[in-house]
Amino acid sequence: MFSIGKLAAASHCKIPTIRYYEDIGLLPTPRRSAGNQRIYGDRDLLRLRFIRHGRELGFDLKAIGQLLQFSALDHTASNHQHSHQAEAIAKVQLAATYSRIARLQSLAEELELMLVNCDESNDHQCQVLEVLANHQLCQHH
Amino acid sequence: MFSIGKLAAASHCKIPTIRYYEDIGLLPTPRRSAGNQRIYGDRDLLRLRFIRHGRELGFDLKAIGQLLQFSALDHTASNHQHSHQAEAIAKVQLAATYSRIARLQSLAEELELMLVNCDESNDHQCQVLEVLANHQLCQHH
DNA sequence: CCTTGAAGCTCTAGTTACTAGAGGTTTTAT
DNA sequence: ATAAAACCTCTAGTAACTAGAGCTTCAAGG
Repeated sequence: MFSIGKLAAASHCKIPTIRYYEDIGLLPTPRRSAGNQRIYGDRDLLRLRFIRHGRELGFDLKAIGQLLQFSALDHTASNHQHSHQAEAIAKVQLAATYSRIARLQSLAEELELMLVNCDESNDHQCQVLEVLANHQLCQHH
Repeated sequence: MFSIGKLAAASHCKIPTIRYYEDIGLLPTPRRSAGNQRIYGDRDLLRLRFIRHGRELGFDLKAIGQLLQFSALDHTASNHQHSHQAEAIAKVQLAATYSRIARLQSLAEELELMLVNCDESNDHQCQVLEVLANHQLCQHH
């Protein structure tokens, strides 16, 4: 039995975020006390931890909703087909993660180049600004 | 002399985005034709290219606004102090980029681990779901 | 010149995943 | 009983766009 504050503490998720997840249907609507306060169970905590963990791993809420449908937390028996679908979602996420890494690495190299040139050209116009102002000086594309 | 559509094509920036940048003050308010259509000059194109380039490099709009103030595009003479400030902004951005890369790499490893286990445990409960449901199985923190 | 379609206009609101605050009620601890 | 903490709903904001409605202007072709 948890109040929303207790659930928040146990799951490292903020109270308004928990309400948001309920609003968008990611968490089920909980029972209420006589004073209209939400009452959560252990299953809610497990489900919320699943969600937060998925967010930490970069899955968007839609994907997490799908994964939840495949999991035992959504009253659906997990079977072989669902396992493959969850795996597919994770693979998409992994590919997207690598793509982001590559992009960021390219950007880091560009920024490094910009800053190295800054150090070497103390007596000249700022290279950071030069490079931003002139796309030809940029090597990433 | 550019119409907004011409400016958009020349800068690879969408028309509504150009209007958005004007709304938030990142681009100056342009002259208008007798028919109330925006008329842009070469300087506007240079400025917009600067902005887009900064966005590509991951600078947020606030930082870009600051960089623009230091640049010749904002009618301010660039001087030594401004060069240092631009460099400082770029350094912050670089550090943030490396931090994001590290984070994404850690996440990628976790996803890889999840998926490897999936392949090896075809006859068992899906590891993707297992790991998401049980935080203890997760090695990143 | 006229017509039509393309391009432009402002305004409102949506996207994603939260987050903040106002103004109120309930619970808890002293 | 009282005061503070915790809870409630609702509205709106954050960042950086993006979409669409309903209108006007422009340009090209007949």
